[in-house]
Amino acid sequence: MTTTPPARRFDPGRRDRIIDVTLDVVAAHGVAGTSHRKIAEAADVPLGSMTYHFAGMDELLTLAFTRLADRIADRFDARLAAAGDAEQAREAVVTLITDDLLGSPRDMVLTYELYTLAARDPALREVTRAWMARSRKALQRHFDATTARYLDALIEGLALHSALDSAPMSTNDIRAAISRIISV
Amino acid sequence: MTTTPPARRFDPGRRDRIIDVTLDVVAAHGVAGTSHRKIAEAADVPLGSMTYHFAGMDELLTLAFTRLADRIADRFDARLAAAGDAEQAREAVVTLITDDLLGSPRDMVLTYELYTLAARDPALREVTRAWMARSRKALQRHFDATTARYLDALIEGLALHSALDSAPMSTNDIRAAISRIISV
Amino acid sequence: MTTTPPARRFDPGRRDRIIDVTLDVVAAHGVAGTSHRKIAEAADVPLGSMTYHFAGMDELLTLAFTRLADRIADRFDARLAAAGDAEQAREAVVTLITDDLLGSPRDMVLTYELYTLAARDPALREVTRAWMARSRKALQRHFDATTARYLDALIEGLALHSALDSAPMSTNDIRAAISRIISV
Amino acid sequence: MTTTPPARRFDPGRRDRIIDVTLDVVAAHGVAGTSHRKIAEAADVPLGSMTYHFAGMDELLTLAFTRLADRIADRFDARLAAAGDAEQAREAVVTLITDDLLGSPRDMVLTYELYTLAARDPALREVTRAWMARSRKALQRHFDATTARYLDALIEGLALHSALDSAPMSTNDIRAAISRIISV
DNA sequence: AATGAATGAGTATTCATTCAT
DNA sequence: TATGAATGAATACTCATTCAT
Repeated sequence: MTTTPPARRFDPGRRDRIIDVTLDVVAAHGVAGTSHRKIAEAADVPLGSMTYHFAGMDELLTLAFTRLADRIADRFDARLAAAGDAEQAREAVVTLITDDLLGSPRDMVLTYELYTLAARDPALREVTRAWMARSRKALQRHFDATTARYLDALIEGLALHSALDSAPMSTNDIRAAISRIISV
Repeated sequence: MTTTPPARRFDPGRRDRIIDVTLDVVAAHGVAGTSHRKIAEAADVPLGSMTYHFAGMDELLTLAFTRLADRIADRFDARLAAAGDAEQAREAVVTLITDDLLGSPRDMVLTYELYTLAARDPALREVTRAWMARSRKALQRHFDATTARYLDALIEGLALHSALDSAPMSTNDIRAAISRIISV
Repeated sequence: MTTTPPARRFDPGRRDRIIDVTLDVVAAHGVAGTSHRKIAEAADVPLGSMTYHFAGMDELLTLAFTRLADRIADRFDARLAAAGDAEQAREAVVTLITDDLLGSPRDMVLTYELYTLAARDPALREVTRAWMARSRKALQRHFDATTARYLDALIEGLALHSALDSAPMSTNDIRAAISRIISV
Repeated sequence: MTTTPPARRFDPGRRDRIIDVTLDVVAAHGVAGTSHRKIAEAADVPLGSMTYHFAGMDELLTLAFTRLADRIADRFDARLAAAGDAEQAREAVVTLITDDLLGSPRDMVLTYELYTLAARDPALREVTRAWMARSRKALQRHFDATTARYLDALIEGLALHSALDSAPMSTNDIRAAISRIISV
């Protein structure tokens, strides 16, 4: 029998770590299966620490999904910022779907969890709204506002159908679909 | 002393009713907030009846979401079957998005709940897969297979972005986006 | 190591027992210190049984205090019913205070717990109201309505001051105070 | 990044303020619902300050209720000191009940919370004992010791029954009841 | 001298499932 | 065949108190 190590710990960044770990737990068990207990265990933090740092599960989920949205939007932005012309932009979008979105089942799952919450909770709908606004703004580096909006929707649909259908669409199909939307 | 009213023993269609009511409960509380108790109460059925009729929550959800997908796919199919030519078909798709999908927040919410489950559970991914196959087949009454697939994805994206963004897209925008995808 | 006895028990009257035991726990720890856990343990009942039988602590306390009030009112009633004339009635009241009220510290404590709750919660104020109505009705067997009301208040005050003051009033003092109120 | 406003370090009278605020919290939530956290928040004081200034909740409650009793007794005293003769004293007592006691539901609630604690805790019973001694002493300005004691009990009973019964007694009834007790 | 962060024990309540009837 | 009562595990959350700073 070993004695429990002295529980009191100097642990800066704990709050931050909890937020990150929350996404791991949601990715693994879904929002439906997420609990303070599971998060606390995964973050190696006492259970009481959870409600000390966060008002409740809602606040925690909002913080966590905000972080998810920011991270994905950053990458989205970076890809498009790196594109030099319209054709490179189109390729950036293709890569974005095939590599970034479809390439990370974890983010995919988390994204749908977020959408499900957002469909019900205005606080989380604000997260999706801000995210979509950033996406469109990034697309407007290369496309007009209308096209950006259509394209943003198409990207969403292509990713979703590739994820939940039997087989993902081919890169060529994705490129072709996108070409149809962005060609005047 | 009043006695409890005799629980109804003769209750044909109980199983069916439970399945329907399950969607109501999920719509109201989310999968995360759905429980045997809530469903039993909403269906006016004894709690013990739940595990008597269904192996568990998973089975029940699968049955319920299958029913949801069938119902929405039926409507989708009917709209496109009624279209006489390509232009009518395009309008059918527009109406489908603006009226059927965006017009029913309940179905919207349920759909995303389903997607979230499907992203994790193969049994439910089979439900979304079959649904998408039906959609594409319906679209193929009027469009070639490739276009049907692109269009199906676009429909999804347009509905989702209209639902989770700040404001829904205008009917004209939806029509314009669709036109881009279906025009050769 | 002995194994836990098979938990499932045939236990009719369990609901009743819980209500009774609740008063014991309140008497011992105060409403402030009363919890489902303590009651469950005292009643030898699993914790889950508490919220199975009662909607919440409020319902349980209301049931328990209703029972307390009924029991004390019964005794009150019996004492006065047994009195043959006005003088016997006066003596009955004296005995009631010295023996019944002051003689049972447990009931005294419980009574004040009830008053404290009733001062805040209308549901429990209804309990005190009904109790007081019964007391006055019992007194009206021997005294006019006005006297009954004054006397009822005096009884309360004498009991309370005897309980919370340094020393209880003497029986003679109690008799003398009562005599002043009931003498025309 | 906004920084938390600097907690006020210079805060004379903090201890005093905490004691006063404690009564507010007890009035609002009952002793059962009172916690260091709620008091600290209401007093705008860091939580750690609570156990720094006071040994525990018991000490804090004793201090707070002592203050309550003193305040009510002061008013009681003042009313009777202002009365010039026996008749004015009687009227003072009537006013005391109708205006001071029944006129302040907050004090009423707090008084019963105190009684409930006093019924169990000797430290708080000393508070009620001293309070009652002061009341009787004030009454003895105008009435003999025996009458003062009876009258004190009657006042208590009249206030309590007016508060917890369906309707408060009329001023005339209160005056009549008092007259019976003080008339030789 | 004072406090913000921390924690383990405790709170009410909900739950899926079991099983005697 | 069907169910109401039951229960232990789990849930989110609150709490008084401790203590490094």
